[in-house]
Amino acid sequence: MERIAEGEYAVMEVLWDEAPLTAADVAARVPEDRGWSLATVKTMLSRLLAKGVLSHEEDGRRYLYRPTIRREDYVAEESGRLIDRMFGGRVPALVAQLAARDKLTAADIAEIETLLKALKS
Amino acid sequence: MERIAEGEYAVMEVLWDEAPLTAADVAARVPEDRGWSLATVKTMLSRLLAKGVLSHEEDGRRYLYRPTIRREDYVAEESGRLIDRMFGGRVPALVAQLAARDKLTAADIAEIETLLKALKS
DNA sequence: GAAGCAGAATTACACATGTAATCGACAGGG
DNA sequence: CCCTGTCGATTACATGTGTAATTCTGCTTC
Repeated sequence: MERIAEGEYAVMEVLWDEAPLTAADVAARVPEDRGWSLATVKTMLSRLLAKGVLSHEEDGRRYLYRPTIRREDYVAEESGRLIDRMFGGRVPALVAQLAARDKLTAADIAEIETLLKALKS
Repeated sequence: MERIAEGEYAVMEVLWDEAPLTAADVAARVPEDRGWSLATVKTMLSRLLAKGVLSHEEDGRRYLYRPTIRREDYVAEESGRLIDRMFGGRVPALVAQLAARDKLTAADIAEIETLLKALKS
């Protein structure tokens, strides 16, 4: 699967959330703080099309864009990449890292424990 | 903290493992499968110096390079970034993801549970 | 002392990415 | 029917990254 750049990812998020959408709709939904012009969003859309992670269908003289890949799949791939690179593929090492950095609240811990317990059954 | 590119990260790994080292030493220790020439490694070293994540001291007419940032710190930052971007900052969501993808072996689960139990004491 | 070698510094060049502006076609309002 | 606004397509341009080659400079060896 093609790599999706950071900025492009913001566009994908919009379309994973709601699709299909026109370029203008996507632009309207991209987080404000990006400060992107419509032109910029259109560039992103073209590049994502070129990467094959979006498809478009015609709607009059506009296009409606929609993702061709599932968010979970992409997220899984990216997480896997990071875990491989930074933790030698060892998930427990990642969790230990987070723990050492106080990134885990008591609620997080409880939630994860419940989750793991369910896995074992 | 400056962002470190994928390739540059490979150089950092070498120096986190053992420092200080000369450019030639780093080149010798970079994973074979990168297939990098010494020149490429030197470019990486300059860029990392420019980013401030390496420092060098003179040793005769060579340099000895060493990291100025700790591996744990960088890894923590990168993991945080990914968790924020892809899981809305929610660690349990990441774990659920991994679980759903069968990325957790029984041993992993046991290890994580032990880890979490220790945290609560 | 000249020539070559070993290091760093400088330069190169293609592709990715962020961030648009411009161009050409067409549809709808006056 | 023509003008203008709206689309997608094409082009632009700076910076980052992968991957070096070339140059400069000083030590070593004849």
